[in-house]
Amino acid sequence: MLDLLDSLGALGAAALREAFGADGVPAHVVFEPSQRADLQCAAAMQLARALKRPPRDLAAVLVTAASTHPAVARADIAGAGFVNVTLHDGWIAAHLDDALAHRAVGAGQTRVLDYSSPNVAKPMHIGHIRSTILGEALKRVLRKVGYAVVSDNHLGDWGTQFGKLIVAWRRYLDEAAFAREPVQELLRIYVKFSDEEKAQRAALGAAPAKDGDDDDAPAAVAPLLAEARAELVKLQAGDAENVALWKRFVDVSMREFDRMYARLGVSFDVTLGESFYNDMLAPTVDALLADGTAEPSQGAVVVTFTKERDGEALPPFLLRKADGGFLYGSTDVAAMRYRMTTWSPSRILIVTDERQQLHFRQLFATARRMGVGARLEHVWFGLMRLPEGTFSTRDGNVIALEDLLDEAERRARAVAAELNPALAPDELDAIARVVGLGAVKYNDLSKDRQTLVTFTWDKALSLQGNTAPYLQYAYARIRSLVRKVAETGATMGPVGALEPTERALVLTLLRYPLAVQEVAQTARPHVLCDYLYALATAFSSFYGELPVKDAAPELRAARLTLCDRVATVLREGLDLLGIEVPERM
RNA sequence: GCGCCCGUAGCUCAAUGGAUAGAGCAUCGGACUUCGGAUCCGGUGGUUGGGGGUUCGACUCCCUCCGGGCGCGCCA
Repeated sequence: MLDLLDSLGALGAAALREAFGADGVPAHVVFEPSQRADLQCAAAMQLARALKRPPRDLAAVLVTAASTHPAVARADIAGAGFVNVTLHDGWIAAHLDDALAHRAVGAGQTRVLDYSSPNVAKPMHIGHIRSTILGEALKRVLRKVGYAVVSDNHLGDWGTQFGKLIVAWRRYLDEAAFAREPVQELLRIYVKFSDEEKAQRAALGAAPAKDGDDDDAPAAVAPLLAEARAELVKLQAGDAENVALWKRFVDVSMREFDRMYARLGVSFDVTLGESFYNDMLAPTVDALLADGTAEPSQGAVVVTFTKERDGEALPPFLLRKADGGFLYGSTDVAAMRYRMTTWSPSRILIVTDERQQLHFRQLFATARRMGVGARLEHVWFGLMRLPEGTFSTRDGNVIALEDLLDEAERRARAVAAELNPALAPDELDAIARVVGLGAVKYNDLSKDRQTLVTFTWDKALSLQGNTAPYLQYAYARIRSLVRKVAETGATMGPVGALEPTERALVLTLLRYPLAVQEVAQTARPHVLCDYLYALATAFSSFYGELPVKDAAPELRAARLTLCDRVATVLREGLDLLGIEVPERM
């Protein structure tokens, strides 16, 4: 299908050039699948002005050109100048295997993909699932089209919160609780610290939070906060006791993360957290100061941006605090340098929520000033919130990722047990896991990533309609059918004449590589979800209308082939999204 | 104050310059005594937040207003 679209595009463009001269005619015109015809081309209207001819004159040339292609049964002009192409059934049937022929557009290129990136000492909650699931799907899709992908979990394992955590550990730790649920206990003492510090600040008469006025009165710092800053300085200077504590925090957190990643089926090539770049911060900022990219400002170091030099005017980018401390801006600049020198990627993609858009515009503008040639892309997604508002770990109104997955499996198990009472308990468990997890992932992936999501249990765990279970069900039915037909000894055979629902199904199959390629180009996995749903729908219509097992031998063989291809695409497509399929459900 | 994002059927979402704006849920009606009914076929439901502009053509691009989310040098 990809090749066909290319040849028709080239044919059409060549014909236009020959008829009307080369000026204003691109190398390819666009033919694409359409609801009104097998393929459609709107180039006649687009080029009419440049060529100073009525659109229908151009369309007539395109019709003639397209008609010369052996795949084309008919081409017509419609409407203002659309060209509608009908393909030969024979061509469609003969190209069934194109459905799995992906184009290696990424061959020879490397991409760095930064996703998940949870913070140490905090449990993973439902807000983390988008970056994790989205990034994992992108990794798989990019690899499918030939890119070498370095997936990197840029852990939040360094920074000011560790000063606070160390103080909290010494003051508030409940060792028994830590032994039971380490990360929960770290969260508890961190929240406790924040509350105590807030109380101290209030007692000092300082305005709670919300700065903005220029009172640089360090006298108002709460004693607890001062203590935390001191511990942070010790940690960053390599104090043995603090470093040991920090390592412990990271260890217990990683154990939790790894457990969640295993459950989600997510993996990383490298896990280079913020701490990994610690030694590179000072040299990086010094280098930027030396070459004039960064400049001193009020005792701190910043990068400033002007419209003339950087293409857009942005607020200053803070790299080093007046007290000499570094921030995540400096970490990200160091990570940028490291990634460029280590992997030489053609593109770096960073998957985080929308709130960091400004930060990454600043970072990327800084990187361009540093001479980074790779294309830099912030793959941002909309915030997840609860009906009552944005959730925050500190306020405790979060839903743990683990609870979400448990509930998903519980609901999937209940449905499976009810609809298929013959299932053995262990198979029921396996189905609950695959279907429940699939529903959760698909729910996130099937919406445009930039959509703001308001979390509700029923929406997140829906098993009806455009959901993973619908696709999994289509797959399981095919597998069941194949098992049943195998008992009769019938085998697959060539596809010949096509009934309308079969024809629609094959055309849908052939669009699969297009969908995969679009996801790779735009980093929007919901395009693949939409495609797979369309495929499952086309299959269900076909399956409801035409017999397979009891069809005449040649028809049965052909339809078995069709079913087999649908199953393969469903399995592979879902796998690209990080979703498994059950053999029965 | 400056900036980014969003507003599509009752609800949740597609359509990123192409034809008559499509799905799911909900709702109403139908499907050979079922190759798995977690399914299929059909109906109802739209001034795409309002207004203006660009274009042969606008949900899509531009301006403006309204409503919502988020961000804006010493957190990440």
